[in-house]
Amino acid sequence: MAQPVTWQTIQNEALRRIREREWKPGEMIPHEAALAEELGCARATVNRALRELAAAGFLERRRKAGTRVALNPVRKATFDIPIIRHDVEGRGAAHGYRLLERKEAEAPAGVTAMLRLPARTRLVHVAALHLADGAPFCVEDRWINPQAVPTLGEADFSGLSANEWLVQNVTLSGGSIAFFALPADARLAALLGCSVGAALFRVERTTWAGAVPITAVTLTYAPGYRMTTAI
Amino acid sequence: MAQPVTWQTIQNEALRRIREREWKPGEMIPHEAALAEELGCARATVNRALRELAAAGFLERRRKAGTRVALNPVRKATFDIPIIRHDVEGRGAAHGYRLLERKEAEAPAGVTAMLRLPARTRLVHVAALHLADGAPFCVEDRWINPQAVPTLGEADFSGLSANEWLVQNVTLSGGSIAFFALPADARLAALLGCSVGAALFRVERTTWAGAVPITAVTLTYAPGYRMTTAI
DNA sequence: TGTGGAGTTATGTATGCACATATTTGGTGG
DNA sequence: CCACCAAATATGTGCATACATAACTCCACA
Repeated sequence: MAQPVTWQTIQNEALRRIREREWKPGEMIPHEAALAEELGCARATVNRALRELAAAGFLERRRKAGTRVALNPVRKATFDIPIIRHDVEGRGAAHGYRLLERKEAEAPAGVTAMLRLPARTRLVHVAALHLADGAPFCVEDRWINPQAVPTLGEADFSGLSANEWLVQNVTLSGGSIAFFALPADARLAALLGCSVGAALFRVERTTWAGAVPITAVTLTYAPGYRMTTAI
Repeated sequence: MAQPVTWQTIQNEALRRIREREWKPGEMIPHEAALAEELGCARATVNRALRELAAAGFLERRRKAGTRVALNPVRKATFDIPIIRHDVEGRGAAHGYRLLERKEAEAPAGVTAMLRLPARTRLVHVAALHLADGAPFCVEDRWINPQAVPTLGEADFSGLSANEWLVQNVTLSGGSIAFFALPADARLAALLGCSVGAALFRVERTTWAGAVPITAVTLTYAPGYRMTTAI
C-alpha cells in the first residue's frame, strides 16, 4: 500500500541531501541503480529526477564517470520575456502605444553585424513608444529582416506593436539577449521624459529562425524600471 | 534498419511544424498516441518531447483537454549567475578583489523587508570591490543572515569573496533577482572610478534555503558592463 | 431548465527491460 | 614507460504496459 514513489519525491530527497551536506560538493553520489534500490523505485524514476537536477546545475553527470554534486552550483535564473503590453498590464497600468517611425532603410553597421548580414543591407526600421497609464514606459527600436518575414508588408504597426505582431507571426528558434545601463541621449530623454544623462535600463536582443536573422531590437526603459524574476 | 526515433527527432519535427505553421498558434495538435503512431515511436517518447516543449513555452498542455500551440509563446531566457571571479576571467581579465568592510550591524529597513526579517535585525554586512585587470569591475554590497550560516565566523572574506564563499558553503534553494539601472552616487562613483550620475547596471538578489533567508546582495557594475545570454 | 455525478479521454508517471553510448580502467605489446 | 586496445560500467534512451489524475461531456434526475 506504500504510495508510489514519484520522481519529485526522489528529487526532493536528493536536494535535501545536497542542502544538508549529506552529499558534499564535488563528491560522487551513488549510481542510479543503487539509489533506485535504496529508495524503492525504478531506475528510470531516479534518472528523471537526477537528470533535471543536472539541468538545473545542482549535479554534474557523465557517462561511466557517474554523478557528482556540482562544486560551484551555477545558479541559473530563467525569466520570461513578456510582450511589453503584458508587462505593463501586469504592473496594473493601462498600456498605450505610439508608432514613431516605420520605414525601410540601410541598417547601421552595428545592426547588420549583430544579424550577420552584409553591411548596408536594407531592413525595415520600426520605432515606437510604449506608455503605462499615459507615462512613457519604454522605447522600442527595431530592425526587421523583410526577407525572413514575407508578410511584413501587411503589418503597419500603427495599432499593434511590432513587439506583439512578431511574437504572433514568427516562430523564433533562438537568439541572444543583453542587459546593460546607458545614459539617456537627447532623443531618449525627450521620449521618456527624463533628463539627458539619466540612467536607463536597456535590453538588446537579436532573434533568429534557424540560421535566418529575423530582428534586432533595443528596448530602453524609463528610469525606475526593474526587471525581476524568481530563481 | 531504420535508426531508432529519438525524442529529439520528435521535438525537432514538432518545432518544424510549429515554425512552418503546419500547427497554427492556438490550435490543438494530435494527441500523443496519434503522434506516436504517425512518427513510429512509443508514446513515452512523444511525451518527453512535448513535455519539454511545453516547459519551454512553445506548447500548452492540459490533461484531457490536450495540447495546443501556445498563442503567445512566452520567450524564456535562462542565464547563469556566475561567480564574479569567473565572470571576470571569462572576459579574459585577471580578477582582483578588495574587501572594504565586514561588520555586524542593524540592517537597513529595505534589507530586512526583502529578507522578511523583523526590522532592525542584526546582520553581517560585507562590502567589497571586484577588479578586472586592476580596473574597478563591480561593487558587491551584501547582508548575510548569521543565523542561517553558522560557519560564517570562520570566513573573513579578506582573500575569498563572500560571493564565492557563500556559493561553496551554502546550498540555496531559491530567491529572487532584479536588474535595473541607477545613477552613481558619490560612493559608487569613487569606487568604480566614474563620475557621479553615471549610468550603472545593478543586480539585486535575495537567496533562501527553504524558508530561511540567507543573504541579500546588490552587485553594481562599472559603466560598460553587459550581461548577456543566449535564448 | 438546470445541476450534479458518472463516464470518457488525454496527459502524467512508474516499471522492467533492452540496448546505445561515452569513459574509465586495466591490460598488452612495442 | 608509453601508446593503444579491449573490457567494464554508469548514464542515456526507447518501448510496452499499467495505472493515476485532471477535466471535459453528457446524461439522468430533480
